[in-house]
Amino acid sequence: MHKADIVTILEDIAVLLELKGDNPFKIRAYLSGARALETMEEDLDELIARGNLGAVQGIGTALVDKIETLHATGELEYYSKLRASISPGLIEMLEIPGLGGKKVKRLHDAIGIDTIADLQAACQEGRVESLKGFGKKSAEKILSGIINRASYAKRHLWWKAAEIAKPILENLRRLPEVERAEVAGSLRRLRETVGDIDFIVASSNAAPIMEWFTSQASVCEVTAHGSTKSSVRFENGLQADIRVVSSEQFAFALHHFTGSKEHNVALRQRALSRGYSLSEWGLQPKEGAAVPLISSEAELFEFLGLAEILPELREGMGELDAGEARILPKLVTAQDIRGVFHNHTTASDGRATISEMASAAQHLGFDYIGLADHSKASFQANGLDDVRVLKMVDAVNQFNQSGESPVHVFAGIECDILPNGTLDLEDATLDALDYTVVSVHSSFTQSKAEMTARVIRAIEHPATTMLGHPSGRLLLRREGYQIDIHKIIDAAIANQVIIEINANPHRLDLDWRYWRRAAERGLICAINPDAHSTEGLEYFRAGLNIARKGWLNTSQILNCRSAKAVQQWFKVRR
DNA sequence: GCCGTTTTCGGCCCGACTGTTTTCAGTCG
Repeated sequence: MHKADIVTILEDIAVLLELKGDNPFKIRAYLSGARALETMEEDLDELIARGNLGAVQGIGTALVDKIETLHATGELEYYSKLRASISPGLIEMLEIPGLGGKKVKRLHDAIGIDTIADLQAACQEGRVESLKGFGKKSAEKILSGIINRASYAKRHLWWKAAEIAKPILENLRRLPEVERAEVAGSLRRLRETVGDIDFIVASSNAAPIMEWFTSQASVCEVTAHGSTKSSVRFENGLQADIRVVSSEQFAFALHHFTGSKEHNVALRQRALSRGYSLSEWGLQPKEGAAVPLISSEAELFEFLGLAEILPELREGMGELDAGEARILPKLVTAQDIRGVFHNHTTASDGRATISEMASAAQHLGFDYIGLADHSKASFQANGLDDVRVLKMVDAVNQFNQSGESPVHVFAGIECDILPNGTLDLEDATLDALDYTVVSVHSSFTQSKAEMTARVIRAIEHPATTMLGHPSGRLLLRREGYQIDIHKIIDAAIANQVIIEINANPHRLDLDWRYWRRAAERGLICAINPDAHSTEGLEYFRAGLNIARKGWLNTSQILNCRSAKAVQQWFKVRR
């Protein structure tokens, strides 16, 4: 068994022990053992062969035994017994906010709750609120958590859906019957979350395509299987539809199923005003005129007197006007990105070293990378105090001077904004850094006025370079904190502070809906992967999607500037 | 379950917040 799978099992054991009400320090030991295993530099095979696994800090005799057993056999009796002793519904219940291991255990032991459905019924019947340690508010909170969870389950992160869709699209295009194939829908529009995946295929022979689509190995349920349209559901609950049309209809079908609804309505009105009826099947002249020959979306837009409107701009937010005036933005592409900011290393809670992060940045074709580990108030993330920050600056300087990498490393920090709006580090410490990202990680329940004042105070600090994840939302998991984003944007512009697009697929914060107007008013954007590992740097692509949806061009994005220009920007406020 | 040790158990990282209590337990980051 590979290291990553063993790490997952150790983490699983910790969750199961939590539900058993086991010693919290034992639970922590499994988690820290998993983390030690994950982040250790030596090769696991070699370490085990040398009998040296126990020398790793955080892995003692019991864990050595379990890890070696898993490594050799892929199985562990302790784990399978533990799993069998706990109903899977209880693990799911941990996903409800406010419920941890102890409360789930008590609900199970006291009133026999085994599943989320049981729990919902018990809350509604008043059996939860009468339980010692719970109360009316607890029951209400659990109930709304369950309801949210159900509504969230209908949507999926763009990143996840894209991962599933990519190989399917590639395989579709390899089928001999397929002339053209694309994804449509919100996935193609690069929305932050998607409800399902739509594939549009051009072919004159649909049957074999339907057959292939519904019999893929990853399909767990076929919900429809027709002659030109089929639907399937994958294991994670995501649904995918496929529609096969003729090649003459393809551009129209692709446009129609890409949406958005608002965009389609506006485009149909425009077609009507020019004497044509537009539908997913084609463009029909109202009276007598010839049927236009159209084989691509670009031709469709051109026929209607518009510049080509790319899918990510089709949100019914003024794109037709801009297309008519030929003032659509030239959107940023991956090739324009020369580096990224706000990434973590092993100094705080990241998994990779300075050198590993720089090397990964080089592989992505970047000229520079900014490292911004947590500050000390983020205790749970092993945040850096002033002394450790200065050590980090030295380490970065040494790395840059060593000539090890052509990638220049900028020394930054993700400094906590304390509840009163002051920063978590001394001014002198911040001055020693190339740049400072300021972020809220605590006291999420402040009022809107307090939170807004708090963040503005941080923006006004002369050391602040950029604001991290301004809303604090976690997509499909948690709403952002209460904050007046418009006032935050005003303050950022007034103080020449950048706002990031946090590119973690769960965040995508600041939201794309704000960017067009904010950037027109002078706000500069930084696309920040918030990577906690070398793989996490790939998230910059999700941030790029948001920048494109926000109508941003290269001049409005710090990442598109040279290392030298970035260095100059960092000095603007200092 | 790990670690360090005055070598064989006792401590293990912290603070805010919430809702339940009436002095604190559980959750979260």
